Amino acid sequence: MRISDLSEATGVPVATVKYYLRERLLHPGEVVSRTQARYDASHVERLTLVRALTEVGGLSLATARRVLAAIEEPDLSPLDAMAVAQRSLLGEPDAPPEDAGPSCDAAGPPDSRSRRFVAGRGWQVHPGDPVLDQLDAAWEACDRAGLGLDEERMARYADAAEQIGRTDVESVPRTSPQAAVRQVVLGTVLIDPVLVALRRLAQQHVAVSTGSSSRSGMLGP
Amino acid sequence: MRISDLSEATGVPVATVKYYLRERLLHPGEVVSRTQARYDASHVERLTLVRALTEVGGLSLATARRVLAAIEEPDLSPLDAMAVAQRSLLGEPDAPPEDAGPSCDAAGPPDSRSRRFVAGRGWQVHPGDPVLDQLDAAWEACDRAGLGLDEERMARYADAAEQIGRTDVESVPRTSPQAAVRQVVLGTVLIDPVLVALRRLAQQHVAVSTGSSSRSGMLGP
DNA sequence: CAATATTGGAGAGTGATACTCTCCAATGTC
DNA sequence: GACATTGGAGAGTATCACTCTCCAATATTG
Repeated sequence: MRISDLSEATGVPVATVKYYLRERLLHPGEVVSRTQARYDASHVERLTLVRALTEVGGLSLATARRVLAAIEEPDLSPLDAMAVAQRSLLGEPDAPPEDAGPSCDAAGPPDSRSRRFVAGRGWQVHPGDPVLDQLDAAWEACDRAGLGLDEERMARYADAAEQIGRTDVESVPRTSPQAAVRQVVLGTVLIDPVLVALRRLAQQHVAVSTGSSSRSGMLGP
Repeated sequence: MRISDLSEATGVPVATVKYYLRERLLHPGEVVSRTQARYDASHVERLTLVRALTEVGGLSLATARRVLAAIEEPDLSPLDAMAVAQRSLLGEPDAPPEDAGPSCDAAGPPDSRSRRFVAGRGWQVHPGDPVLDQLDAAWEACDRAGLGLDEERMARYADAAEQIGRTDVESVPRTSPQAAVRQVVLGTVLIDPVLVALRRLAQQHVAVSTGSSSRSGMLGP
């Protein structure tokens, strides 16, 4: 398989494939001569994955590279892989510039609303986990925006999240560790957009079926 | 309140405030003289909101502008506002370049897996809604990536999403239409990161408490 | 009232990201 | 043997979100 075939098989322009090769998002093909390298199914798969992570998952190329590296790491338990994936994802959405929070003195606040909330639910998570900081930031942003996101509503969301988390974990294949890691990492990234879409649709359904609309129906598409 | 006070009150640099004014993300202050304009609480609020939408919600400035416009639209029912918000959000995450799908012939596929799935659940959503296309794209990406996202797993996610959607809709204030629209639109954008974080934490909790780890514990933070 | 600071406005510059284009000689293909 | 393709590298492009520089016209302060 030549580079043009690879391009055709995936729908990614040749120039972009070359760029990905340069940026080490795609492993080099087997060099046949100075002007030819052979690509195979592994390249097609990888390329598809890169596009899925960036286009659907919304990751930057740098983040996608980290996530792919986590998948290919050979000696990693699924739990560790999940940690790596979650950490990789946090590298990019925002560089929290410690703006208005009066509690951000030390590098890691030992106690915060999120930590208390999570502990109160009996969830066992690492107290130093950056996801907790992310939750703090998001929760505070909701407060500042005037959304009434109180503990009760949070608890309902957490119930739903727990259900989702259970489904996530249950669907991890127990065949090979490799497959498990793959599922965990990709599931973390690629299922998010699915859940976001489902939430939007559920909102519509609930709003329509309970007659919350004050006057008109949906706007035409 | 001068521009420097506004800057100080929000933590946003003066140059950036000027930029937002130029880009119409912030309404102009009351002009007092040729070199002075007065800003008030509404500017502080708006600026805070812009930062929340972009930093926490991950929106581009263009999308944030559309979302804010939806909030300020006076004659809009909450349902319509939700539609506007959802539509605004779709403008940017990906410009679906109709790559590998063999089913993308007409502009809007009249029937798709997502549409069938949603219909099968009895959810009432507009069949032309772009969120359905988003769901199709995300679902297909999961398939291509080899995640076994079958209908059963989807059904569980949909159950959780319905719970979330119910909570969303229930928490819409019934006081003024303005407040309702605000809650709906901001809730759509700002609660997403909260849910993502909760999902990550729930995954960890479930994984730890069911002992899915094969060897080691969590990596240190 | 004079020295100094700040403002609005506009334009240009910056750095990051993700490509896309151009060239080239070496090779492959018909 | 003519023509197309390839790998490799560099440079160019477009978008985004700022950030910087300038300026003369005010404001503020001593």
